Amino acid sequence: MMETSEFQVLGKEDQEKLNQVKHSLEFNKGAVIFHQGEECDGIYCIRSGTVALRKTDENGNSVLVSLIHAGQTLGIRSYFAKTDYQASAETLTPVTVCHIPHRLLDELISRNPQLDLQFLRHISLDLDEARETILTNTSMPVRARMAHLLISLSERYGKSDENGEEGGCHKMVLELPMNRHDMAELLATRPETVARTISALGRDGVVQFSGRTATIPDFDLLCSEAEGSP
Amino acid sequence: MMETSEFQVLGKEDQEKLNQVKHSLEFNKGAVIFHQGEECDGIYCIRSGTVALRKTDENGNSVLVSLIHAGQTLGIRSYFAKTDYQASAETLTPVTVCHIPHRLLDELISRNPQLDLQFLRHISLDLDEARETILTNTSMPVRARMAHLLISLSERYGKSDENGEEGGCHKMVLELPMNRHDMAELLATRPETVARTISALGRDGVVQFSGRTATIPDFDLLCSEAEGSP
DNA sequence: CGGGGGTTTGAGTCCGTTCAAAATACGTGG
DNA sequence: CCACGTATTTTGAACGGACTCAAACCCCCG
Repeated sequence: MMETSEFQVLGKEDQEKLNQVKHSLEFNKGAVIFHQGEECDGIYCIRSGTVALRKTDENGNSVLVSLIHAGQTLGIRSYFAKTDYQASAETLTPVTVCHIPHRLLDELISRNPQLDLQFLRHISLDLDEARETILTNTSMPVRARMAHLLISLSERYGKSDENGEEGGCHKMVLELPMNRHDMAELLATRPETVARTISALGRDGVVQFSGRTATIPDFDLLCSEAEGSP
Repeated sequence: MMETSEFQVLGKEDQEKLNQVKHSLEFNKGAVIFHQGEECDGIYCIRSGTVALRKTDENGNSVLVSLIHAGQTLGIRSYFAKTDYQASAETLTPVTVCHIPHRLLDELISRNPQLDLQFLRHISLDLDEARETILTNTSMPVRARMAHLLISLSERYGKSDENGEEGGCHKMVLELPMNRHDMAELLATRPETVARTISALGRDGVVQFSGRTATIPDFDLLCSEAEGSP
């Protein structure tokens, strides 16, 4: 569950320094770690919980551009681009982060060239994810995008239920970490459409929803939904 | 027009080495510099011309995720993520690039820590652009997205026509570097919709199209179109 | 002049949106 | 523990922007 942290490449000394200077912060569900438009004050490593990156335009439209999970790092784009935060970070669950101030990070980087490569890899993967989103949002219908989302959430929030294994089909239960509105913003659609899609998936026996609990009787069936357009 | 190259931070020695080892390549319009799915063989610096990054899914749907212009660098995402190319690079105009092989780049980076920071900044800006695209594609109608595109293209391809300045409104002419199909892929829509939008903009006196030549009688008017949704 | 690709236009359809209302879940205080 | 007010979710009906399919058009080139 925990990804490898970028900071494993630090020297002993800096590791210790980091442990001394950094400070942990706790956030309740629904809190804002930083706001779009604010000046970047460093980066945040997520120890536990899930954070949503929300981007809003001047007309008030917004999308969730990405979900950030425990073990990942927040704010590195703004730090390296030397721009203000271009999105807000909102906690979807209770979250523990550790904040590494701008100044300290400058120091660490200057002493540990390896660190750059870690961040480069990280951002490169983020960039790929973002471009993938551009493609899927425009080339797949909402239903298939929803299937995609459920599959990716199941990797983190899913508990595979061993009871129903006889038929050879993987049963799975997962607790969604967000409400319908946020799902809509993640799927680039409206809450009403999310609700309709959910009930359609239920009717077709692909996923049974009850509040934020989703039951997937046959995981392979869900995967075939994720293909989408013929 | 020419952006600052990442390689300005190299030491004298490496600058020279780079000039010896790198080799220039010429491509005609419509050529493919690399294909999605191929192994990353280094990066490409664009000396002149414009390149389109096209991402395609298993069903054959595709989008132009980004335009890359002279002075920018191609393939750095794949290089640092250590993955295959996740998109194809297609020239929209005749293009001159210089190819820096994987091996050489490894060397340069190990000797020039400053180089990492250059790339980090570059990718960070790309990531921001991609997320911006996610937002605009879903929150703005095609007409406003088209206005956005024309505005950004006018910065590179536009010639401001000084004749009509009396009225205080900037007139502008620009030669589009792509056909309607590619515009459609850039705007995440279909060629037919592009054609319809073009004729609508013409009817409303915002932009006059004639083939690939677009005439903008009043640049401010075009900008107000880019706001879009009420 | 006769293809042939790219572009434009037309008509009909569909997916997703909008607006509106009903149903359900939720927290709070009595 | 229940009643109430509020927020979230679901459902319904109607609309609309963009898509699909298809035909006409245009322009360049052989």
